[in-house]
Amino acid sequence: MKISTKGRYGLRVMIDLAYHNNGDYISLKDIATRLNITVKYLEQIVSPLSKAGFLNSMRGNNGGHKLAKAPSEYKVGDILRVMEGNLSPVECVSFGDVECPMAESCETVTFWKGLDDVVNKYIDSFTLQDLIVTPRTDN
Amino acid sequence: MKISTKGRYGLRVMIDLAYHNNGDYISLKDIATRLNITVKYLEQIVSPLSKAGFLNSMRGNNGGHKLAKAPSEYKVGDILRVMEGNLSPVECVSFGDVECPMAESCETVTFWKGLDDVVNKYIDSFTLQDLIVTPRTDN
DNA sequence: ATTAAATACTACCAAAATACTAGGAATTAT
DNA sequence: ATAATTCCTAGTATTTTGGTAGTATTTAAT
Repeated sequence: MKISTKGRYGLRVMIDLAYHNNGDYISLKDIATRLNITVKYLEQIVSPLSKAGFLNSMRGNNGGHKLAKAPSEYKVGDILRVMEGNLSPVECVSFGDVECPMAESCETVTFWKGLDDVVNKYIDSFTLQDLIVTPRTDN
Repeated sequence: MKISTKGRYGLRVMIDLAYHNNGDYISLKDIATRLNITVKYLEQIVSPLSKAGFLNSMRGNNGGHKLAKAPSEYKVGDILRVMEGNLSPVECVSFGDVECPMAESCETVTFWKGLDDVVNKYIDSFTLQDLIVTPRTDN
């Protein structure tokens, strides 16, 4: 039941971009310095966020990334699902996948489905904006 | 955010024992047949449950395992926590561990803590009894 | 006592997932 | 041109997961 480092960093990157959300493109180099990870690793974290349309990205000199929408428009759940793939606690709960052949006689599937629901409901109840209103000491 | 097979099987074993909760000791051999896994692997699943005091176990001929309490006395959360170790979505949330050095300035820790809370609240809202009231086709 | 049936313990192992590292191509402003 | 940047793909070391296996120990039945 762990969130991977990709999920955690993905969220932190989005938070960082929300903090520095003036119209400019923010380079991975800057983010990397602030979050203390390498640019190369950051590239991999940013890639799915960019492909999901969450970021506007610009190559070349003075290029970088910026949020495609206002921080309040991003549900944290959307970000985590992009980074983690599927958050369902067990495979048989995943939507769109084939249903577990034992589902009929399986006592636990309803339970797991409910867990999936509370998790998604919780993470969807926060927006990026909610995470940056807290007073901070640095950055 | 996945529950491991150990967690899933652990829960299924407990459900199986709840179904066959006549005073007798149930052998792993029987459970293994019903759940379609090997006795050897079952041993490893049962071990932490037994050590946690959830089962009364008996060695030797006619030995086996049985629930130590009534099914309604087991919170599903207790079982999952024994099997999965710690269910907190990120390390810095774990109780008893050292706190993350960035906790002060970290916007996400409150969010993760909240996620941990809703997960634990949900899984603690079910007892083993709740999972076996569903009508079943087999066993 | 012997034996058969069971759990208990410990070690090992292979495959998959995770967390990175690395190289180079493409793009863009200056 | 050049420097700075993203984009794309591949590789790799480590950790975690999902088991297998061997042996010792315990117990009931004969």
